[in-house]
Amino acid sequence: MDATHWRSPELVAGDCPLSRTLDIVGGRWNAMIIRELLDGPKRFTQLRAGLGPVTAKVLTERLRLLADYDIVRRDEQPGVPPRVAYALTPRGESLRPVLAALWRWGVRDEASWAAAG
Amino acid sequence: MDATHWRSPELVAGDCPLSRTLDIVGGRWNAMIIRELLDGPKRFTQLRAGLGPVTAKVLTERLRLLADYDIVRRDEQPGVPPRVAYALTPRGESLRPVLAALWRWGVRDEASWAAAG
DNA sequence: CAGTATCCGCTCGGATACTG
DNA sequence: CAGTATCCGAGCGGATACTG
Repeated sequence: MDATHWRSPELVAGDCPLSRTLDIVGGRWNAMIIRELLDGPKRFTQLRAGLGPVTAKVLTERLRLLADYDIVRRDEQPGVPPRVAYALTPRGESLRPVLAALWRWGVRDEASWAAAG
Repeated sequence: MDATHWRSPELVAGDCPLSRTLDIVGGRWNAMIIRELLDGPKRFTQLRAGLGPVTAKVLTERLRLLADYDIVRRDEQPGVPPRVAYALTPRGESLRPVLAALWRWGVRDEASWAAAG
C-alpha cells in the first residue's frame, strides 16, 4: 500500500467475479444498451430511441466503455451523413444468459409484489 | 411531467426489469453482501471480514437498503454485547440464480482472457 | 459488538450548446 | 447522423472519530 493509503475501486472489484461482471453490466445504462444490441446491430439514433432519455454524451461514453471491454463493436462506414452501427462482439453475446437472469428476476419480482403486496 | 422537467432515476429505472434488478444487485457492495449471505446467516463482523475493506458506515447503509427492499432480514437478540444476525429473506434467496449467472460470467471471462489474451 | 456522526472527494449521469 | 465540449449537482463510497 502506498502513502496515500488508497486502494483503487478497480483493484478491489477485480478480486471478485461478481464485481467484474457488474463493472460491465452495472451502471445506469450498460445493461439496457446490451439488451438493445441483443436484438441485433443498431445505429446510434436507434439506440437512443430504444433507451429512453439518455443524452448523446452519456450514450457515447457508455458505448466507448463497452467497446474497451470488447463487449461492443463499432462499425463505421464512411460518407455523409455518417452511418455507424453498433453490434455485440462474441464476448458481448456471451452476456445473454446474464441479462436474461437479471431480466427474469425483475419480471417475477414485479409480479410477486403485485400478487402479495 | 412537471415544471422541473425532471424524471427521477427511479422512474426511469422502474420501467425496465433489468434496471430494477440492478437497483438491488448493482452498486459497489450489494452483490457481494448477498453472496456472503447465500452461505447462511452472518453477523455484522463476519460480513465485514468476508467483504474486504468496507467501512461500518457503508455496510450499515447497504444492509438497511437491502432490508428496505426485503432482501435481507435483521435479527437482533437483546443483551450486551449486542448480537445481530443478518439473513436473506425468501426474496433475497430468490436472487441466487441471478448471482450465480453474474459469478459464472466473471469466472469464465477471466479464464478466456487468460487463454486468448 | 454493532453500530453513529461528521466530513469529504470523486465519479456518474444529466443539461445545454455546438460541429464535421 | 453521430457525435464534442463544457458545466454542474447529487450521491456513493471512503476516512476518521466516537458510543450504548
